[in-house]
Amino acid sequence: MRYKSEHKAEIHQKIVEDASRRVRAEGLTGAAVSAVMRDAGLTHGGFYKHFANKDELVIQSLSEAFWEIAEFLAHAGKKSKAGTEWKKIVEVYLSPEHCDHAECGCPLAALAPELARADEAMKVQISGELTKYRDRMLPFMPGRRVADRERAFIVIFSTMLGAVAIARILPDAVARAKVLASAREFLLNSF
Amino acid sequence: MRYKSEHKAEIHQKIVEDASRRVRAEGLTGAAVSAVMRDAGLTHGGFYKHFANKDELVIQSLSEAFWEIAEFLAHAGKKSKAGTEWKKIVEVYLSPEHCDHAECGCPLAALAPELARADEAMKVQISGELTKYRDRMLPFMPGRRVADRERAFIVIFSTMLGAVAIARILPDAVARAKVLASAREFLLNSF
DNA sequence: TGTACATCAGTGAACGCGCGTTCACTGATGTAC
DNA sequence: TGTACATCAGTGAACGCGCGTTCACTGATGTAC
Repeated sequence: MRYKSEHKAEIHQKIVEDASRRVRAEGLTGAAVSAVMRDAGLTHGGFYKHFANKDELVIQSLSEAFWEIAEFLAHAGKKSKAGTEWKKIVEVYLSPEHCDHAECGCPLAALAPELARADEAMKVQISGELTKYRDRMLPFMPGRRVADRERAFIVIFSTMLGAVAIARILPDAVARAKVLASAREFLLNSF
Repeated sequence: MRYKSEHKAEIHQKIVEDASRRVRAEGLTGAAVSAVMRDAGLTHGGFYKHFANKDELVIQSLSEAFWEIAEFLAHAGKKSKAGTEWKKIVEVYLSPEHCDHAECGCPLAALAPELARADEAMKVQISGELTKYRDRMLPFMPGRRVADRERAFIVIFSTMLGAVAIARILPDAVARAKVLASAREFLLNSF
C-alpha cells in the first residue's frame, strides 16, 4: 500500500518519541527495535525504512529527549520575572513529579553515566546535544557575565541531576522528597 | 582436583573485584559471566559453584565498589585536620584521576541511574549499601548536628556525582577539568 | 479514459551473536576402613 | 600402612532467549502511455 506524503514523517516521529521515552525509562538499550515498532503499530522489519541502524534511533531519541526537557524548563523559567527564572527551573527539576517520571524527564538525570560510555561516534553527537541544552538554559542562569552563567549551569545542573539520580535509587517516597528538598534549599540559597 | 581451604574464598573475592571494576567501567550489565571467569583464569561453567546466579555477583560487586570508594575517601579525609576532612574528600572526588578512572571510582557517579532501574529485590540491597556509604562519610561532613551533616552529604555528593557524570560525557580533557573545577570551587565556598 | 508499470512503506521468516544457565563429567585430594 | 571411596572446584558442550539485521515479498497508489 502507498501512504500520504506526511505519513512516513509522522511514523518516524512517533517511533522517535516512543524510543525517547523508553530510553529514559529503561536505559540506553531500553528501546528495542521490535518494541518501538510494535508501539507504532508496525512490525520490526519496517524499521530499516526509517533508520540506517539502531544507533541512529538512539541518537535521535536522545536529541528528542534533550529538546523536550529544554522546552519544558524554558517554559517554566519564562513564567518567572527576569533574574529569577533559574529558581523556577530548580523547583520544577527537583520536583517529585520529575523524579517519579524519568521517561519524560532530563536525559542527564536518567542516563548520564551511560552517555559517558557511548562509543566515540555517538559521544560526539551527544556532547553536541549537551552543548545545545546548556546554551538553551544559559539565559536563565544566575550571573551577569556569560562565564558566570556557564559556571552556574554546571553547578546547578550537576547538583540537580545528582540529587534526582540519588533520589530515584531510594525506595521510600519520603526519603526521596527529603533529598530533592535538601538540594533545592541548598541551590536556592547559593546564588 | 581439590584445593586448599582458602582457595575458594580467594577465587570468589577475585571474581567479585574483577566484576566490580567491569560494572563500574561498562555498566550494570558489563560484567558478563564468561568474562569475569576468564579473568579469574577459569571457565564459565564454574561460576555457579561461587554464586547462585548473576544477580548475586552484581550485588556483591556493587557492595565491593561502595566499600572501596568509602575506604579511599575516608583515608583521604583522615589526612586533614578535624572539621576540614570534607574539603579533602571533595578534592579527591572531583580530581581528574577519579573522573578518568570510573572502574575504581564511586559507583554512584558510574551507575546511579542504572541502580535506580534495578528490580525491587536488588534495590533493597542497593539502598542498604547507599545508607552504609552515607553513614561512613557522615563523620567527615560539615555541620554540627547530625541532620546538618546528613543534608551536607546529600548536597555535596549530589553535586560531585553530577559533575563527574557530566564531565565524563565531554570528549575534551580541558572541558572536563573545567566542570570538575567549577563544582569544586562552588562546594568549597558553600559551607 | 483506460491499462500497464514503477514505487516504496510495510511484512515476517530467517540469520548470527552474546548472554545466563544447566548438567554430566573429571580428577586430585581428604577420609574411612 | 595401603586401598577404596567420597568430596567438590572446575570443565565444556549444550540449551533457550532476546537482540539487531537482512531480504524476498506484498499490495495500494501514483504515473506514463
